[in-house]
Amino acid sequence: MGRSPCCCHDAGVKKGPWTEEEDRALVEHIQRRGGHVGSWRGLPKASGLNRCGKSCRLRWTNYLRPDIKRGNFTDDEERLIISLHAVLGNKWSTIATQLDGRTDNEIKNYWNTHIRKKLLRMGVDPVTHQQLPPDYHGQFDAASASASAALLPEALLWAAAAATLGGGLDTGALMQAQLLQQLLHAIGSNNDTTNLIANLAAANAMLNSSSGIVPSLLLQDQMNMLSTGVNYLKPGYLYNISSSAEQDVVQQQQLINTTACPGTSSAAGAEPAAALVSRDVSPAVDQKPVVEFAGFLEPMMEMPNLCSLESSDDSFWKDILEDSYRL
DNA sequence: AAGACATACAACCGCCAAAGA
DNA sequence: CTCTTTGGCGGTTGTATGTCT
Repeated sequence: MGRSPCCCHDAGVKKGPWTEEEDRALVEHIQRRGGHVGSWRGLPKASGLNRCGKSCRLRWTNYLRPDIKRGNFTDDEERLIISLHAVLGNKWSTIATQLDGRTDNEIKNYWNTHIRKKLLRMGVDPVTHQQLPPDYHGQFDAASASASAALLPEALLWAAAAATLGGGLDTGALMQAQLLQQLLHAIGSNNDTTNLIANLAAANAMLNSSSGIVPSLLLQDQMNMLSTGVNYLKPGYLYNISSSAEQDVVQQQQLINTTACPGTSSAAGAEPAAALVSRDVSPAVDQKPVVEFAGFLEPMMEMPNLCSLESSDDSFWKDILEDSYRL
């Protein structure tokens, strides 16, 4: 039982950076075969390369493939990566299918070297996409912390819960919040790659079209506080992640500091201001982790799989959508 | 100028699942 | 069914380059 040792372990097989000659040999070999590799394992021998077949495949797919786009990631690409990562996790290959010309390796590297650090600076856990605890002692930038909660889908749920509890239990509103949670849950737990993307698109479209799900439940000043969060699942959301938007966050933070903590130094006011935002969003209850809201909603009602959203014979989701439009 | 440290990215490693014998 | 082979994936490492002191 088991696997045969990979050829990479063979003595004499070259490792390390590829030379131009090796690149040329690999490209010419694949081009001679009309772009079809056949067996990667047999490729090194056939092409005269003293490399492991696995190494050849990686070199081709991550670097030599003609349709690879080089250069810096755009803001749009960055936003897309973050939003896809929020629902897919570290499914880099799946994420890569949504970015033309980008490889999973490139996206993974970009995440680890750029986006991950940026999220940490903003007080967002890059793994869970949830707000880090206020006493987090990592690379946490308190000045951006107040906006981080509003960046997240969970923040929408929390806002919906707060509004619901504040205005009395409303089964319709609760169901909408539950639906929102179900959407996120279904997207996150669905193992089918193709449907995952479809589900994400469906969720985006749904939230984009039905601006009433959460916003209609909130007071205007709460809406202002949550405006960035409302954008989270909309096309073109996550503007706060880009560098220009980070400035907006800082400006917003400064406004909060000056209005909520007059006479307070910016250094001393940073943390309390962050707490103030949370309190404004959830006036009915003290700060509680979002997970408690998730528990409050459960057990969830049985709902059909989101993948059926586009099927013409399934009216369930259409009805839900229409209801949500009316709210 | 030089060493230390940080950053970016290519490449490697080990595991897993699918497919075929 | 079991076993083997293979490709693919995600995590990690190695190295070149840039920046700081």
